[in-house]
Amino acid sequence: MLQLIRDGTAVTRADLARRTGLARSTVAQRVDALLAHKLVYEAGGSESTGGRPPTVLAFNHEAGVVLVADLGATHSRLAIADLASEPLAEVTQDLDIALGPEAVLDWVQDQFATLLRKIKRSVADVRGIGIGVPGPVAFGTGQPISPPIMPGWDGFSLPNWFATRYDVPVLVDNDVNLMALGEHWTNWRGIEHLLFVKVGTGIGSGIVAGGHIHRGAQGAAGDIGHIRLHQHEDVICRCGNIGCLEAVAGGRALAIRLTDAGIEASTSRDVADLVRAGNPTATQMVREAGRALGEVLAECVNFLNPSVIVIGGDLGQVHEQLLAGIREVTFRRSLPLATGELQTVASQLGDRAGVIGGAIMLIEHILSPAAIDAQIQQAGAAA
Amino acid sequence: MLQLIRDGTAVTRADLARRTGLARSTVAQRVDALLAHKLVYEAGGSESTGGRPPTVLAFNHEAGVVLVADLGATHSRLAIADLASEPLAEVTQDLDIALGPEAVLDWVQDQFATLLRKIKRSVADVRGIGIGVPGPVAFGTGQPISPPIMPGWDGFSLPNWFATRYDVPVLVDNDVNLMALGEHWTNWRGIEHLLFVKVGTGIGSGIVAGGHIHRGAQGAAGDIGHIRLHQHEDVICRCGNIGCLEAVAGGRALAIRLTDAGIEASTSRDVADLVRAGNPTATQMVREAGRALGEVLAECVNFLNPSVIVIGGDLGQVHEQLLAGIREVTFRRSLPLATGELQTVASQLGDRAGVIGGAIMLIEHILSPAAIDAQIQQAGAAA
DNA sequence: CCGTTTTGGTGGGGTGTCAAGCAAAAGCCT
DNA sequence: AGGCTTTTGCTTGACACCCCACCAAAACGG
Repeated sequence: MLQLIRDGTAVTRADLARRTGLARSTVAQRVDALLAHKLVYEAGGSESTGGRPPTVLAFNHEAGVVLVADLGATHSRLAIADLASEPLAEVTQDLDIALGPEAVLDWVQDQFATLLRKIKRSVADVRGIGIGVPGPVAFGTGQPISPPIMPGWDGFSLPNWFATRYDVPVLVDNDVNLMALGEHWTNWRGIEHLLFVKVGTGIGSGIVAGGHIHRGAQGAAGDIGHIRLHQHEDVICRCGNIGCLEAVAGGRALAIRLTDAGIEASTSRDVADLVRAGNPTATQMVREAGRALGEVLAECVNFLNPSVIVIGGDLGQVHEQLLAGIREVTFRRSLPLATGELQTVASQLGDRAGVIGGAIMLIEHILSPAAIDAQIQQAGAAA
Repeated sequence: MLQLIRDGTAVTRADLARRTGLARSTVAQRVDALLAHKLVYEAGGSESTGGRPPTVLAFNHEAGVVLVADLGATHSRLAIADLASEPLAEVTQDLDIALGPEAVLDWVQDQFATLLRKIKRSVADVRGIGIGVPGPVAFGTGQPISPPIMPGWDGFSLPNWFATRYDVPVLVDNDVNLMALGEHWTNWRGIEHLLFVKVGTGIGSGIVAGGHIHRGAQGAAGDIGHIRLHQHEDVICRCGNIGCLEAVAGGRALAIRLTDAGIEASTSRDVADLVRAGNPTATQMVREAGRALGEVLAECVNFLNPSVIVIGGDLGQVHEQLLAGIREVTFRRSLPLATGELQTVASQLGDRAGVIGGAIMLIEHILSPAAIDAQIQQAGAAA
């Protein structure tokens, strides 16, 4: 209940009373409960303003840790984060998700244990597990649904798999949704509507509408990679259609075209590296990809009317070129009203957006007012 | 609080206790408060199931009325509805919204008074006013924002205008949003994500995401009329761009093309009439418009992943032809996952969707738990 | 006609919140 | 330095709300 106040911007007991409108005595009682649960601690007094100096309360971000895995198509990143979503330990590795759930999750579980030892925390400190996967997910049950690039994962229940190893909540979501959540929570908290676009090997987007992730009916929302572009009827996409955005502006497509032009590149990161190194062909190509992306985003802006567009993913890291192309086309093709207040920016979390978003998803779940109430109830009943 | 239970599916005091999990005594107390406020009434007993027969409670939809105006570009519809959003009296008239707010609202106010007399209700029975306008609206303040087809309305505060005449809440929204709300609440209550598409003179859409209307940052969400189509580079839209959906598949565009072909038609309703009369050229044209619309909707489906698409507006009334074209293209261009459970249907409320949606918007506002609490508090304080 | 069942209504007990008052810890003034 | 003021933290009694238990009423069934 008072949890959010403590997370964010306040404060001391008296401040809490003023902000919430509750009586000071009530606040004191609630704070005591949180102190007893070690969710907050007293961080010493601060300077007085003429009277008794207040006791500053601080959220105890060391009260537990969350395990997060951002599983990509060919590359994965694991992290342990504290309750402030600050990564305490990380590991990344090339890993083909097509190996199937058992093989991948065995490795994940192994690495989690290693990371826990590294930061000298025990399994008892783990408060939850968050997994991001590169495909649609039924969020309620934590099962991937018909993911095109994850053979063997369809309908596999990740919470069930982890249930035998940890007794904590397990949340699974699409990786782009997690990135969107991470950026939104970290840098755009007050913004209601945000669109996060990941430009990596493929292209996908995560939608924040009304302050919450919009997942759609089948968890397939945000799939903009296969929207058809104009004047690209010659490009055939792996989905079978022609002129798809992903087949024109995706990292894989760019790498192939660079290779055709005699420049070695096989992944989206290679393309990004070439741009960073100043390769003119790659730079030109990324800028052109930005224009293609801009055409699609213009439609999304008209449709969704967000306040902010955040560009991330491997190619989002080379933001100058991509953003220039996007802004150029978006402003030309969208309605003035929708673009008037629109900001188009690069991801600030970079390649850690996924794991940070995963941590946030879990922390928000664990520290929701309802969950806190349940914890306190439970402890009270036990005593 | 128990309000929704009464609105929807329950019932009797004992049922309420079972459904809410509250004690029977608590339920009785709350019901008494609602009875005192005449928001519910006892509708006599029903048959017993072996014991004392229960007293059936019913929502008193005659406890007040709401005034609703669905202002179109050239045509307006006013209605008075009871608290079940059932229209009690209606009037429609051709009215150019470009006459400006004072002229239009004077007429609206005049008609409201006439309708009230007609159903023998007084101003004291009015619980709220809902207005739908054909353009973006800042919902919080009830002001149209830069509406392209409403000269003189930009920033005009409708709540302020009505405040001198009625002392009730005044809510203003985009007309398509109201239609979407009406269809959602009436026929698709349990559905979380719905897309309503109005095909009339122009083309617009209303988004229901997570059960609520998504208005976007500037109230401009759902504007799909100016998304660019493929292979229509020859068409110039009034917005200045080329190949806009509205310029290809909108009612005005079809009317112009029919006229060019020697068939008299000036409005979208003329086109719909021709189709209903079996005119082959018009039928063919509407079906082709459906295909164009399908191209755009395929992208929207991929992006938003709704469960239902509802087609309304003047041309939505001739649904067979339009739907056939839409379904044909949507299923071809969207991802299988997103279309697997997707239903595409015609509006069931027809041209009354706007006023019914407006009534629902108001009723939901007036009968929200918070509002009910406030009413009871207020009455308690007065006594 | 009496027990059973289901419902509606009433009173006692418990929990949580509010309001008021008191103690503590500073700053400020003389 | 000492008293006053201010601000904060904490305790106590009162009130409101909700639950539990009991009782009355109204039907059905044997």
